Parts: sequence; structure tokens; C-alpha cells
Amino acid sequence: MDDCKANAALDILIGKWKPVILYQLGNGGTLRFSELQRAIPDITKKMLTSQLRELEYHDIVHREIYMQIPPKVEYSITEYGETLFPIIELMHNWGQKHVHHLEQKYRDEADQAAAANSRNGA
Amino acid sequence: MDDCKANAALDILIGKWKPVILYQLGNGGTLRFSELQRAIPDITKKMLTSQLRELEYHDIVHREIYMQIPPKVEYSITEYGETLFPIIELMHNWGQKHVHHLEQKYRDEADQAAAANSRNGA
DNA sequence: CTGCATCCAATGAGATACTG
DNA sequence: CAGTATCTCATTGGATGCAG
Repeated sequence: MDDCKANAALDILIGKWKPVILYQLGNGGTLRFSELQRAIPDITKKMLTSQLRELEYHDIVHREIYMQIPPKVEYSITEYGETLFPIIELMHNWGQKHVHHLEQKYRDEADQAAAANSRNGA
Repeated sequence: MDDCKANAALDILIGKWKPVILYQLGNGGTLRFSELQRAIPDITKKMLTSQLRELEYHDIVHREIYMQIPPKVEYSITEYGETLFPIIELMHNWGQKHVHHLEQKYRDEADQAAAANSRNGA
């Protein structure tokens, strides 16, 4: 058979901001919408909303709405969502080594945006 | 520190066909361009080429060119590329469970909604 | 404060035809 | 056989403004 089930996991992580959001929530515990926005300065409201909705759909994050004025909404990782973290950590560690590996291989070449981005983030 | 290094790993797997290609190569060992194409019927030559090039750039697959007529090119996983497989397998297993998890979640919710409806005399 | 609607730019992906 | 070139369409991401 094919390995397309890996795509199921991939789908959840794909999206420019999903890993960062997951990191923030896995770290800060429960965060409000505005706190997330402050923690990830470059994200727009639209993106934050849509990415959160997708994660919510997949039962990775929980959305708690407080019916009050002004509105207050809190996001947190679900218990189920925690099971995703070992994978993220594995990817994180591998990715870290990989950056070195590529650097070594292409020492003199200016490399592409993808690798450059992850370096700039550090 | 942030988790953006996970993106480095993610970048490699992202792309509609990368996981399938990796699966085929991790499985069939060394394959020619045309063999890959036959193994993945829906892929176009363009996509196959571009995805392979990206994987090659990241040193995940090796491209062996035989200078002859007709041309012959063989692709295989590099030793380094092998180190990526534990991650893929983890994602695969998780993804498999996740499909069930989602099915159950949304089936249960549908059931509850149905039950609620009949209670309301709808 | 949280989030939706709209409009727009950039990228990804597919179809088809051509080449050494 | 193993690609490249070009064109088109779909999806994603981003900026801005409005609304409850």
C-alpha cells in the first residue's frame, strides 16, 4: 500500500504558522487570541484565525469561549494534541542537524529561502 | 528558542508527491525515472522532476546519470536520507490513528446532535 | 477583543507540446 | 528515455476594513 497516511500528519503541520502556534501553546499553556498575536508578531488576524480553526477541526487545539463583553477566547492544546508533540520534537531535532548537513554540503553556495529562513529564525 | 527548525524537516516533506516518492524509493531501492512514473500513475513528468530535484537538493535522494542512448537515470535514497525515515514512519503511524480519532469524534458529535434533535421534538 | 468579508499577490500544481 | 518550456488554473497567504 502507499504511505499516504503520513500525509494525514503532514496536513496538520502544513501551513506557514501551524508549527509556531503549536509551539506557543505547547509552551505557554493557555493563551488568548490577542496573546497569540503578540507572541507571533508577523501573523495577521486572518491567518491566526484560519490556522487555529484548522487545528481545532483536527482536535489538536481547544477553543474556549467566554460569553462576555469584551469577548474573550482562550486556546490550548488538547490532550490528544499532545500526542503530536513527539513528532514535532523529532522533526525539530532532525531539522537542526539537517541545517548543518546542508551548510556543509553547500558551504560556498548561497542557498535557498527555505533553509535561509530557518536560520534567520534562530 | 523557537521551534522553527521543525520547518526544515517539514519543508522536505511538503509537496504533494514527496512522501509517495520517498515511499517508493525506500521500498524499491533504486528506480529509474520511468519506473517511478509507472509506480505513481497520476504524477506528471514535470512534477516528478521538480520534486525529485528538491529532494536531491536536500541530499535525500541521489541521482545517477548514465551517459548513453537512450538516456538512463536512476534515483535512490542517500544514506543521509535514510535518517529521515524514522520521522516518516512516526508520522505514518500517528496519521493512521488520527484518521480513526477524527472519524470517531465527528461520528459521536453527529450522534449527539441527532439525539438532541429528537429530544427537542424536532 | 475577537473574528469575518473582501480583494489581491504569490506560489503550487496540472496539461500539453517540444527536445537531445 | 528523461527531461524542459509554456500556459493556465487552483490554492494559499496577506492587507485592509467592518461588525458583534
